Amino acid sequence: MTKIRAPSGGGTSPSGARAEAAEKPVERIGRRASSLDVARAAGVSQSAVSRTFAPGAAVSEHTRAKVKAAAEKLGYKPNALASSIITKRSRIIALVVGDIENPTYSKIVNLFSLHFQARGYHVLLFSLKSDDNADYAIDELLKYRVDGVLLTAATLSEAMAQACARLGAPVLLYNRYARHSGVSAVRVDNQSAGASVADLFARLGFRRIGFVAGSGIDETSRDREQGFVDRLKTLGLSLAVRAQGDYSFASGQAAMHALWAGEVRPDAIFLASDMMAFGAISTARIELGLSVPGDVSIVGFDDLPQAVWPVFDLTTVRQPQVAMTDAAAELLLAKIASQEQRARTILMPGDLIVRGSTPPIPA
Amino acid sequence: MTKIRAPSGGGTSPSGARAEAAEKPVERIGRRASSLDVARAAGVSQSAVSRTFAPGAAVSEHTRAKVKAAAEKLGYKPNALASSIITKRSRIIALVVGDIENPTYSKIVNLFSLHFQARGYHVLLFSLKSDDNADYAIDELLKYRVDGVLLTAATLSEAMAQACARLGAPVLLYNRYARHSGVSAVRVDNQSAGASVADLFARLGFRRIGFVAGSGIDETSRDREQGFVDRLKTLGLSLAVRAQGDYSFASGQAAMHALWAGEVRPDAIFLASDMMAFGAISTARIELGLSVPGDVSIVGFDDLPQAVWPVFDLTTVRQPQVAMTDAAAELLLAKIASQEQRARTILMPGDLIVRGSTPPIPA
DNA sequence: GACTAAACTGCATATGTATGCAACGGTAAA
DNA sequence: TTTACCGTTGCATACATATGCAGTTTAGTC
Repeated sequence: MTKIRAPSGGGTSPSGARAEAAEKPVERIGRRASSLDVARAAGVSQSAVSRTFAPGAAVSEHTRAKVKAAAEKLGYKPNALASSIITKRSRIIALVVGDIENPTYSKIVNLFSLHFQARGYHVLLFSLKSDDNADYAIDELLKYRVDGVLLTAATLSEAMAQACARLGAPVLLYNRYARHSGVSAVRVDNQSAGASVADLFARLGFRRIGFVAGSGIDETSRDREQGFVDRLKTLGLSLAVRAQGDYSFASGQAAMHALWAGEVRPDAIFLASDMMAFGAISTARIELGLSVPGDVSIVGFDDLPQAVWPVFDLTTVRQPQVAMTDAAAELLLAKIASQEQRARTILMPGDLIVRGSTPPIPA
Repeated sequence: MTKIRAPSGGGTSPSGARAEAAEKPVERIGRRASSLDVARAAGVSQSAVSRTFAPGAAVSEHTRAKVKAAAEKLGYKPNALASSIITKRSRIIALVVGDIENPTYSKIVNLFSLHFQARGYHVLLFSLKSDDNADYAIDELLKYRVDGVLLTAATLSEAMAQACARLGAPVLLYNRYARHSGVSAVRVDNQSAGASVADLFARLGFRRIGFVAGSGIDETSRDREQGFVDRLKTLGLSLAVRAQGDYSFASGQAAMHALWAGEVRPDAIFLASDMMAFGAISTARIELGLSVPGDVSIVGFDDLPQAVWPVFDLTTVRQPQVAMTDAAAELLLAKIASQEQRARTILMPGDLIVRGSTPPIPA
């Protein structure tokens, strides 16, 4: 790989960045207008202003119009922070994300964000570095009096789960296991999904079956494997080879190399993530010169957008993201509304999407 | 594509979701402890509590210890919302994102989020549906008294730019053009980057050169094209063919088909995004049976993680994301700290990353 | 026109925290 | 011992809004 620095215009300022001409400054208001300012301007009480902007409050059309006009002129927007103090509702949801660069999670962030916005809530984002645990974020978000907490791809310590429950912030785990009291969860049914891949392999007549785990520790990969292996056993089959990855493309490449170098070369491999499956297909075709699915069949998990790319055309298990995020958001909002504290776990079924990285299913 | 529903355990609840057993409820505190509660418990004044949690305030070690102990016992966390009202600093940054599912932007979101967290700020996320403009989000975020606004991949109306400036919320545009007064911007130098691709093509001796635009309207694609075409002209070359895409994989596929079906078949194509370049390579290799770079060279823009995948091995222009987001975040924080209203635009140079989708550079 | 009910309005107070100010105590200097 | 000073502390108030309550206006009915 060669790296060439692109020519950059002037290059006088530090780090090669170039600053363009400044523009004329804009006059600034000394202080943001308050409801009292608007009240005075409109010749009404502060209460009237408050009620004008509170949905469903008792104000006449006449005063409402006066208030709106004055507010418009002063550039007044209700202060959501001040209002939150009194109502004890911030309409803020904390979204704690482990690895937003993972396409699966960035999609989730988007879906949650849109869903909550549509319901009048806003998302306060907490990104964790991969090796962090969530405790610091939890501590921080509690200061902002968030109405609810969505944890995805992060581990929650028992202490913090208790803290949230005690302090009244409902917590929902997304695709994580709720091991703590008072914490609900929504996740895909990894075991059943794993089993459905076993069914597919059986139907296609594979005998030397491989699995590549995504992580040695998390339950997600473990459940996919367990559902897969258990169903294989039920069908009179067994796992011939196994490798350990870390959900990444590179680890999929490495796993493919390792499995192909082993004594038993698999005729079908189930990998715990699409990313790893992409790596495996890439290595199989380009580096090992194999045909997929001619020499080896590949199945992934997630159904990332890239799965439909002709270079992969990957058979995979689709997580019903929209349904799952909708269910999670609504469950959280329901807990917020009802102060319901009972913990629930909702399992959503995955869909097996059969594409060209496995042979056609015999009729 | 066949779609098979995975078997899902019981399936008694609606939509096939399964709910697991409920757990024991956790006892809830009636009310979150306030600084006054802590003060009473510690036998000090409310001021002392406030000062204990304010960095750099005058409190003796003795009272600080008493307060900390009481706070711990009551589960007290300072209310950041209440504090924001007084200090007029919410320590919240609004991040307005157009399309977070686009990997470029999800990376940006992560980088901003981490950067601001490290500086004691938090990110309030506003996702826009692709066809929205940012006005609704701006209106909403002003209610939360955010300290600053980061707009990425969204258009800002003149009215809202004025509103933000008047109301004192510094606005920064990321990879967008600041056409409004009082609004700063950080973006990659698209023109110079386009020129560097022209340089590369000239050095490699290409004669039938193509360009695929990402959008008919936005300046990003237009600048890349202009810098590219202008430099070609300087080098005695010219654009032979051109197609119009929309930054997506599918539009890259379509563009490749269109260009190859045309009268002049290009020997090198520069596409305004990696996504389109992936589509073009995919179509060239798999559908048209071409060799890349043997029959046609492909260059993209962004340097997405997938660019290094062996199936693509894409020559592309890297946006210095980390440097750009760092610069943007610091510029915004500086504006917040100084109340500086002068608008600046910072251009960052892109790096041409030469990989295997173009032939080796002759020595 | 009188009466009743409903709709509306403003007053007063509450929310949880920051901070200027004055008071207090102790130490060091004179 | 007096004075000055600094480090602490608490009081009182401010921040911007929501809301119960009582008073006032309006509409509705006879």
